[in-house]
Amino acid sequence: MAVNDGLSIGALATRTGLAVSAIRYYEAQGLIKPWRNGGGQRRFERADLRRLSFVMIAQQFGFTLPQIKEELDRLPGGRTPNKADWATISEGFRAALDQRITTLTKLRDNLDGCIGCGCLSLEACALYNPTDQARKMGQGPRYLMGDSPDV
Amino acid sequence: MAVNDGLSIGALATRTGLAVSAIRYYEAQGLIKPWRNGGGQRRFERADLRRLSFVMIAQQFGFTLPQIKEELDRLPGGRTPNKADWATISEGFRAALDQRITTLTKLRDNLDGCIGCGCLSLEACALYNPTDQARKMGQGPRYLMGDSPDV
DNA sequence: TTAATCTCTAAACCTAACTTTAGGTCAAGC
DNA sequence: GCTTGACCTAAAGTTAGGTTTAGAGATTAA
Repeated sequence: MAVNDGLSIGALATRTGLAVSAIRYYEAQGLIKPWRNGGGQRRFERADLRRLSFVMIAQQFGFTLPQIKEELDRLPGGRTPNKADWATISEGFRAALDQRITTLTKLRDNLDGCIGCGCLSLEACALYNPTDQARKMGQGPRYLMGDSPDV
Repeated sequence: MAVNDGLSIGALATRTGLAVSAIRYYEAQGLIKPWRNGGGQRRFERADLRRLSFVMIAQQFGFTLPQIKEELDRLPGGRTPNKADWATISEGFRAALDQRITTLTKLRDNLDGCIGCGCLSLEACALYNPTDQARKMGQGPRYLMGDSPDV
């Protein structure tokens, strides 16, 4: 086997700790683009190890696969991404993380007020409709604790 | 209609902003236990408004329905829960939130170091296997950025 | 060269948290 | 008394992020 034949899917799985099926799934989602050898088997570049690790870290941060793909698509096309490229897209994490921490902290502070009064109730309760991106959009208005219009 | 006939599922949906189907689903999961009227239709107590709002808030905090049920099951059985009862189970939120904020903050601090070096790479990278409960357990070891055993 | 591995595709299956659909019943207003 | 809208159940469908299975072909080590 020549030096630069690339990595098999199994090798990639071993190196990343991902299941082979997961790697195929990521390819189907457009996160990685292996080429095929003469026998039709996938062959990967070493840079794909980094792409996959990026995927795994981003998932821990709560990003969805489409979001992660969007980030990865910003990597340079013609060449192997270098450290500076990775550093650049990592900074996107920073902003997202900051936002989540801020949101949760606000939520906690609100909760502290609520525990004091024990109400968890709309008029007085800041837990109403917190600006949390975690819940998916498009579900319509929600009135918490049933205190609107009356209880 | 007599004064204490209870609320219909539609009324509950309007008050909470939940879909009727969601409320039925929550009943199926044991989160609420309406009684039935003569015609077999569900009738709810006003306290169920609070239960449902609790469910919605807890979900924003990232709790699963079984976890939420566990909390709700700790409410007093024989009487309508009062403010003190709600305050007690709300305190469980506080601990969970604190934990999540701590985890995310750690993650962010690690990321800050990583952005500096641009590596996102295992040996030096604290992003490896952070103690984040968000990812479900039992998926085996994962080696991030493919830097182990070599790249 | 042959057996043991690895890999291939397509399709079905999985969980959580619901929604939608189908077919039928109940309640309320005129 | 009838019509309309709310409600009922059971089962199937939905999304994300995969895993599992089945049957067939490719690679590799001895």
